[in-house]
Formats: sequence, structure tokens, C-alpha cells
Amino acid sequence: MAQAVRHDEMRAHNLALVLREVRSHGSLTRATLAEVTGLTKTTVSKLVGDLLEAGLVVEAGAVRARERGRPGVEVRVSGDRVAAIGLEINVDYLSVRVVDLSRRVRLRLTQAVDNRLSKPMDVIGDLRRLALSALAQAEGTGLRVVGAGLAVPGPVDIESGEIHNAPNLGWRNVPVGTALDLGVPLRVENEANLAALGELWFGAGRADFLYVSGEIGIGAGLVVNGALFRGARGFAGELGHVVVTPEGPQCRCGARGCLEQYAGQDAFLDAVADRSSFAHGIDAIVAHLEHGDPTTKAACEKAGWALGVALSSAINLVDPHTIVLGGIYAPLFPWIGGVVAETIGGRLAQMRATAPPVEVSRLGSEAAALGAAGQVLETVVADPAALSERLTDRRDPGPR
Amino acid sequence: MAQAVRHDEMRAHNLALVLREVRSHGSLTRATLAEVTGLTKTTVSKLVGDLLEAGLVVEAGAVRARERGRPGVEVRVSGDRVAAIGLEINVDYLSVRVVDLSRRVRLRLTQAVDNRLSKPMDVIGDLRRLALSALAQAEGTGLRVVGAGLAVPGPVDIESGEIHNAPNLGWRNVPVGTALDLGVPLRVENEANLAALGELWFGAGRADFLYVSGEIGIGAGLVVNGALFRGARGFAGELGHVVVTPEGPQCRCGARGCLEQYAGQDAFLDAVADRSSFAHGIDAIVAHLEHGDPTTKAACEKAGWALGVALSSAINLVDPHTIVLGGIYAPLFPWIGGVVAETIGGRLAQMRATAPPVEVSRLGSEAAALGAAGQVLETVVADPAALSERLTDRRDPGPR
DNA sequence: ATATTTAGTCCACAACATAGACTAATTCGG
DNA sequence: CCGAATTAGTCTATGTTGTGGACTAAATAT
Repeated sequence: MAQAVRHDEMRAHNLALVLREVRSHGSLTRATLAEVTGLTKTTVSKLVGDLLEAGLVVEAGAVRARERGRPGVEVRVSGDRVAAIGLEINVDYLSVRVVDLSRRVRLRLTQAVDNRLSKPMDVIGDLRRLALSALAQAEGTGLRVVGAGLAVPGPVDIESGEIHNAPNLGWRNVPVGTALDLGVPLRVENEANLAALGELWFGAGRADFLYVSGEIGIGAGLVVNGALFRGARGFAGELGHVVVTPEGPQCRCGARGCLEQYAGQDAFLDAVADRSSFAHGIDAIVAHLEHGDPTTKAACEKAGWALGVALSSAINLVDPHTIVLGGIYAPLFPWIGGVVAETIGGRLAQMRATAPPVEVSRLGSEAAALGAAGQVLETVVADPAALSERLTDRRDPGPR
Repeated sequence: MAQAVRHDEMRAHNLALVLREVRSHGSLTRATLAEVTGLTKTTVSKLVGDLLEAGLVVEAGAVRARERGRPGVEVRVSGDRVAAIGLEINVDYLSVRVVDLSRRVRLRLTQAVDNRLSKPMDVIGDLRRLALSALAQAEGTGLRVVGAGLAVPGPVDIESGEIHNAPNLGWRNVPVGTALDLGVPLRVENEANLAALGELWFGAGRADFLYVSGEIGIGAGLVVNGALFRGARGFAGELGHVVVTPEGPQCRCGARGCLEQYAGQDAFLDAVADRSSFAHGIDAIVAHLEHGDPTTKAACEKAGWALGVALSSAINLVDPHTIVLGGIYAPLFPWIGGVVAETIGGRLAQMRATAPPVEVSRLGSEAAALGAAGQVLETVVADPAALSERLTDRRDPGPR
């Protein structure tokens, strides 16, 4: 658990503190950095020196922070040295994103493919090919990719990187963590959780919210005080199986009346009674809605009500500051957001002064892959000392 | 947010580490302490010396830890110097507990009284009298009470110590935090949260569980990795208003079909159709059950089912390791525990290998007051350096 | 009685942050 | 245009803390 703190860890902590402050302020001089951190100018200078040497920050031009006196030299996070790769396997696409330490997206590769039709190992092979080509391109521009993150639609054992059960893909007990070897450390995580983190770091940027990921299944990622809440075993956020009506329609989870039966992608398509092409399902629905189709509108009403009911349980239990609707709910937001907010507001009327606002995600299907990459970058910012050690002795590429 | 780390904070951290290890192991020699913390014997000796001087630990007799060689001197947490006071205002009683740093309960005062019949300030006055007498007794035995915790049945603003709305007491906007002045720092917190912490520190002692507090209202406290989960605004855990049936009976929260309408104390009493005496309501119900009364048994079945439905939503959302039933559910456990576990198990069948076990609380109505005291002791263990400063200059009794 | 083993202390040293003097680079005012 | 004022950043001496190994203390084994 908690361990002894020695001089080197004190230094590592302060190094991380400085890097975090530089990032959160965009750019800072050493003098203001000393002010905001509470460290002395001497210490800040030494720490910034180390960060410069490691290539994690760069000096921008001189600026006059105050009107009089010598101008300071601003320091900002360097996007030219360190990067991470984010991957996503979803039902109908594979995607790869390379993001540098300054959170700029350097490379986007997306491949539309129905992954339910292939064997897991073949899908992993496809993704590996995409990822390796992205890695090669990134390394070619001088970036050093320090780690990879992978988003999958279903609960994952984070330690082993094994997918227990991804019902929408039809996968069971697939050891992606070990099968997808890219030569860099890999972390596998639930898609909804990573999409929430993506929203945190690349989207709206609030520190407290519940992200709702509507796909074939419905997941949620809870961010509290800037950190993901995973629960005891890492299975938290299964919003799709929260009860809407205890004796409602049978769900494939074994229970009855789960949210997924009312507001999952299939429920929409069933309601619209036009399941011609699954891949363009959402586009078709939006088209119907834009033409004012009453059946589709009614389906939205019903799904929005169910989502509101399930979310009111969630709000009572975990008290999020805001609700962010993502996945298929993002394009449907104009027709569904109002009902959701009204249902929540109605059910929470007496419990709290104001119900959490319901907002729409700013990132489309990119959220999870970006969150996956961002999570790797976050480990770098949390412990820059560990990285610079690894960067200095390049002989050893570092174990898993 | 995160702040700079200096030498004094390094020391404070290691001091806390040593104290924590001493507590979690019961008693330890300096040598084994050096092993488990990773610090050197020299450093451990210095830190232990400071803790001894502050009176937070004491030396027990010498023991031969290993067969050969000089025997070590074991050190354990001292229960004779530092203590905390835990208070609870509930609907039908006031209670006070004094607990020393070694977590021994030194004093118990409970007063049965229907607090709905008095004005809030009168109730606070009653509690203050009880608490001051307990404080005097404790100080008389040489204990130094370093802080107080207060449990109230309803959501609280932790910062200000103000109760927004305690519907079961009929209180609104009562500033208990400032009104109840005991001369020591006071922290006010929701009863369910503190009962969960009480269970953590004085009861079963698991590090991950969801504690369900069934009283007139139904609350829950979620403990994850030994820490309380409060949500963004501190209102998490309102299990009583999780949806069981979205169009069910009207709840006083404004919604319909909340758990409280099915499994709250009033729902039980209504079902049994014998609301003769509220104070002994639960005892009467247990008596009926022990005589095999079928109406009461049916009420348990229904409440247990509803609790299982709401808990299955909670498990999907927050993934607790274990469910602990407390409050009125503790005496009812023999008749209700089975249905709850079955309902949960049935609804989670396909989602995870095993559903969280449903257990019964080991502490009766004492849980919340003990948790309140324990929370104060935890701040001492988390930062013993801050306390010893305050203990050394006794002129200044400390602000707030 | 002596060797061995383990506990705990002592002392020289290393790592880190601090405080304040010092140098560098700019603006302001005459 | 030059000196005073002001702010940025570096340098040096110092203080606090943990480390490592030598040392003393107290037990058991032979």
C-alpha cells in the first residue's frame, strides 16, 4: 500500500507537480511556476532543467510577464518527443490514434469493419497491423511512443488484460493484453471508461461527470475529481443493466427490464422497424427524425424516458455533477436530451436543489481511443522521473 | 490541489506510515517495522521515538521475535492519551461514544427520545449536554479528546456542517456544525456514510463494501479500498430513492416507486397493519416473524425483493465487493437476507461470475456514532505530526 | 564461557529544498 | 542616452531528512 518516502520520491513528486502545472497553465515562466507551486525559484529551476533535458518541456520565447523588469522565459509541454497510441476495438470499426504529450492528435486511422464476423484473433491481427503502421509513422517523425491503451466494449480484467465477456462482439475470455504485442506496454480497459476519460482530457474537460456511452450495449464511465471510479473489481458503470421496470422485457443479462432493452441501439432499430443495414442504423434514424417521422420520434421519447429513469437511480447513488451523453446518444441528442433531462428533473425534484445538467459529448466515436492514449500520457505526467530514466538508457526498451 | 513536498512533509508522511503499520499489525518491534516499511532501522527508531514522546504509541514488554538474538521491544498504539467523541442524532435516540486511539470504546451514553417532537435547537441542546458530560468523564481519566464527529439522518454539507433536509426528522437548513459547540473541532456527516465507516473500522473490517442503512429512510454508504465514496457534492448513496418500479407508489421525494416505498420502516409497519407503537416497531415485527405470522413474512418477501432489485442496480453501477445490511435490516436479516441475495443473484446471473455476498452488520445502531469517532481518529493517524504539535503547545487549544 | 545472532543506537554522509546574495535583462524617468 | 528600478534566473551556504555501516546490547547455542 502506501510506502516510505525518501529523497528521490520527494524529487519525483515535485517534478510531477511542476510538469502538471506547466500543462494546466499552458505555459509558465520559472518565476510564476515558483509562485504557484510554493517551491523556491532555485528548486523550480533545477526541476525545469531536468524536464528540459528529458524533452518533456521546451522553452518558448521570452515574454514580459510583468510590465517592468527582465522578461521570463516561458516553458510549455513538448509535443515533439513523447507520444502514446490509443486503440479501440468496437463492433463496427477499429481505430487508432497517436497523441503527443501536449495532447495534440498526430495520427488518425479508422477502419470500418464488422468485427462480429471475424474470429477474435483475426480482429486482433487486423488491429495490430494498423497499430504497427501508425507506430512506424510516429517514430518516423521523431516521436517516441511510450505506451499503448486499448478500449474494448465490455468488462476487462485490467491486471491481466483479458476480456471476460464482450457480449456485443460475442467474445469470451480473450487475452487481448498478451495477444496484441506492439513492443510497448499495453493497458486494456472498458470502452465506456476510456470514453469518459477522453471526454475529460480532450472534450468538455469538467472534473466530475457521468459519461453515458450508448452503443449496442450501454455503458457509463464515472469521473470524480478528475479520476475514474472503477469499483471494487473494475466492473462499475454497467448502466445498461440498471433496472427500469423489474418485470419488463427479458434482457440477455438474465434479468428483466434493464435499460438496454429500452434505450440500446437494437431497441431503437426494432422500434423503427427498419433493420435493413445495421452499420448505418444511427444515420438512418437521424434521417427519419429530421424528416419528422412520428414512429421514430416516439421511440426516442420512450428511450429517453427509460434513460432518465435509470439515470435518476444513478444520480441518487453516485451523485455526479453532470451527465454527458455520448455514443449514439450524441447524434440523437436534439431529440432525446430534453426528455432525459425532464425525466431526471421530475424524479429528483425534492431530493436536491438542482438536478445535474444533461449535456452532449463533444467527441464522436473518437472518445475511447483518445482516452486510451491519454491514460498512457497521464502516467508520464504522474511520474516523469520514471520516464526520463527509461529515455536516457535507450538500450533497454523497458519490460511490459 | 497537489502541493509541493518538502522535508517536513516527507517526515510527516513517514511518521504516519509507521503509526499505520503499528496499528494494522497490532504491535511490532522497531526491527520488523523497518522491514515492513522499507525504512532503515535508524529512521524507524527516530520516528518511533517521536511517536512515543507524543503519547501515540507505547512500548510493551520485550519479546523474542526470532529464536536467537536480542529480543525486540514491541510497540503498540496507545489508548491512554488520545480519544475522539462520536455523536448521533437519529429519529428515536441520541447517542454518544468515546473511543480511544486504539479503537477501544471507553464510554457509551444513549438516550431514547422521539426527536421529531422537539425543535432542532432543543435536540441539539440535549445532545450537547450528553456530550459535555461524556467529555468531562473522558478528560477525567486522562484522555485528550481531539475532535468530535456527528452523524445525522440526511444529506449534509460537510464544509459548513449544515443539514439541508432531513425529512425523517422534519429538519430543514439546520446549522448543527456551528450550533453544537463542544470546544473541539466537529465534523458532521450523513448517518449512512458514518455507519459504513463504523462497520469498516469496528465491525467486519472489509475494505470494499456497500453498507445499507435501513431506518425510516434508506441510505447507503459505499466504501471502496478503505475510503468512503461521497460523489461530486457529497450526496452519493441515496439508495432509498433508487427506482424499483418507475410508475409505482408516490414517494415523498417527488418520484414514484422508489425503494423507500417498498422497504422503508414505514412500509413494513403499513404492511403489518399494526402501527401501534413506532418506537418498538421493529421489535414487534421481529416478534411476529418469530411466531411465524404469514402477513409479516409476506411483507419481508416483498421488501426483500425490492431491496434486491434496487441493489442489483447499485451493483451494476458501483460494483461493491460485498453488501452489508444494517439498521432495521440487521434484526430482520434471518427473514430478509435470503430473498435479497436470491433476487440479486437472479438478476446478475450473466453479468459476472459471482454476485456480491449479502451479509449482516455486526454493529447495531452503534455503527454511526462509532464511525463518527473513528473518522476523527483517522485524521490523527493520517497526520500524527499535526497532532503532536498541538499536543506540545497546550496553551493554544486549536482553532475552529 | 564463548561464538552466534538479532535489536537498537551512533556517526559520517548524501540528497534535496531553502534563503538570500548575486547577475541578467528589461522598463521608466530625467 | 544613461542611471535607477524592477523582475528573472543562478549561485552558494545551510538546514533537514533518510541512508549505510560500524558499534553496543542482550539473548540463545554449543
